Amino acid sequence: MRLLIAEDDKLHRSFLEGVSRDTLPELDELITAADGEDAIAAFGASDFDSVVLDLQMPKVTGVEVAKSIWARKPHTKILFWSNYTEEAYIRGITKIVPPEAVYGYILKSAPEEQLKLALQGVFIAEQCVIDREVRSVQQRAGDRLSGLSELEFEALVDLCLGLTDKAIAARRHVSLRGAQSRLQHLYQKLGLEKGDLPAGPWGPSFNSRTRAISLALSQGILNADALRREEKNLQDWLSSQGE
Amino acid sequence: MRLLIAEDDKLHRSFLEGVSRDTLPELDELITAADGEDAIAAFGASDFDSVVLDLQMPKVTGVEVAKSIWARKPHTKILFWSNYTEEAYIRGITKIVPPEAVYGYILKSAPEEQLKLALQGVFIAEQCVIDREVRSVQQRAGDRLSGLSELEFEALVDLCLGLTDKAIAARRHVSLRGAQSRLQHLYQKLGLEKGDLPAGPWGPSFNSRTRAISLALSQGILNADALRREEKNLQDWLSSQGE
DNA sequence: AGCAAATTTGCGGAGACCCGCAAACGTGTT
DNA sequence: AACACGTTTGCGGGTCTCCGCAAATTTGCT
Repeated sequence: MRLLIAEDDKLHRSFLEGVSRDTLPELDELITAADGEDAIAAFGASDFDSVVLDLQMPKVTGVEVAKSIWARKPHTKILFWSNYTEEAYIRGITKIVPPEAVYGYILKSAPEEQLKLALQGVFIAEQCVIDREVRSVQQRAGDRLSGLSELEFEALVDLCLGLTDKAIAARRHVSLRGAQSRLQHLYQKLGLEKGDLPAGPWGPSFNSRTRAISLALSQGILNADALRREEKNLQDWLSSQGE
Repeated sequence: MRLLIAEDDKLHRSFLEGVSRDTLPELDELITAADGEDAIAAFGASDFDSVVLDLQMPKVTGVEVAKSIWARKPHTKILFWSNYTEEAYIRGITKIVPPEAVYGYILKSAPEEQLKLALQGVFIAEQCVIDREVRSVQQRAGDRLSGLSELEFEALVDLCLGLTDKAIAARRHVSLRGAQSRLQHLYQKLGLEKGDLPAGPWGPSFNSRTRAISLALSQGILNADALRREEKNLQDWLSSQGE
């Protein structure tokens, strides 16, 4: 068994390394990487069947690392080890996990015992181990009523990137009104009712467009990291339009 | 010497505790807290002259803890120990540090040696120890040209909370046009030039209002935590208006 | 005091946005 | 086929936003 660990925080990395050595008797080799780029490079340089990924890393996100890994070897077992249950990450993961892959998702705040169980569960027993909290977010995202549909999520991303209605329409290949329609549905789902706030004598308190961003951020549906990532996609699209 | 350590991450907390014991020979007592609330409670319950604070903590931010501490005992020595150099935090700190206080700011990514020096520097030698990276952000924020003025920063906060121009005007006691003017200056400072992006044939790509938020987030001027905090202030103000 | 820079304000118009109403679709279910 | 549900689209009007121009005001510094 050959294990790759990618984690930027020094302490967490060495802690994880120690626990892995104690918990996985069949361990033949263990390599660590301090950021996403290194992780991808290391994975290409050697032959791993198991990987532990922190999600929040400099340069390249854990999600992107996973995508690159699974694209090359879909049967690689991956355990995600992260601080938060950001919906953006969870969405990203469930979208890229291949059907045959074994993976797990555990929080750093979990007790050491749970980490050990997850390591053994995913890498030895080959079962999917998903933290309870993460699971609940995952379900909520999949639920049509409380969660956002994929289309609405796209709209949210574009909105947060600062695009205009027209630009959203162009990017997603719908009419102007279509884009606006998606936005309206989004507003509703986020809990942005028109008469929600008792507008004072100085008019309505909230601008729907910006308030939506605020709500999405505070609800953890998006975060600054996810935005930076999407910004890249946007730039790619923009330059492809310029041709 | 009596030291209080506030840090939510288990590993970092025990690591910091160990280093402190090794580095500070005059240490009489050491108490740890796992979140902001606990930290404030602990500080009230005993008598500390030195505090180490993580900035990103559940419930109550390190900045708020510092505010509460300095409000009671302005001569308390505080060392901030954080992951990032978020401008929002740095702004918050420089705004609340009393003239007589000794404090330091060091990053978690710094080598252990630097942490030791910072501990000794702040708590024993009573000098201000500010990490080089942090210092540069601090200066940029204070600079009138590249940084945002206090007024523009306020506007940014209101903008990110989702307020309308009218609401911003009311909240900040200026005319509607005044609020808009602040926003325009803000747009400029953030690098949002009108012809910046070669608007495609489908019109201007960016909505200034939302694009400004996007830029502020990706530049780390604001973060989700800061927003959640400001949201509280906003709610207070809103309810005070209702009366 | 005196000057320069920053900030605020009014006016006004072009454009963007929000959204109710109503009519097509598409997909999957019964 | 008939039906429900989600999504898309056009239209139209009311509102909000953006911003150039110009003048009044405040602030900071010498």
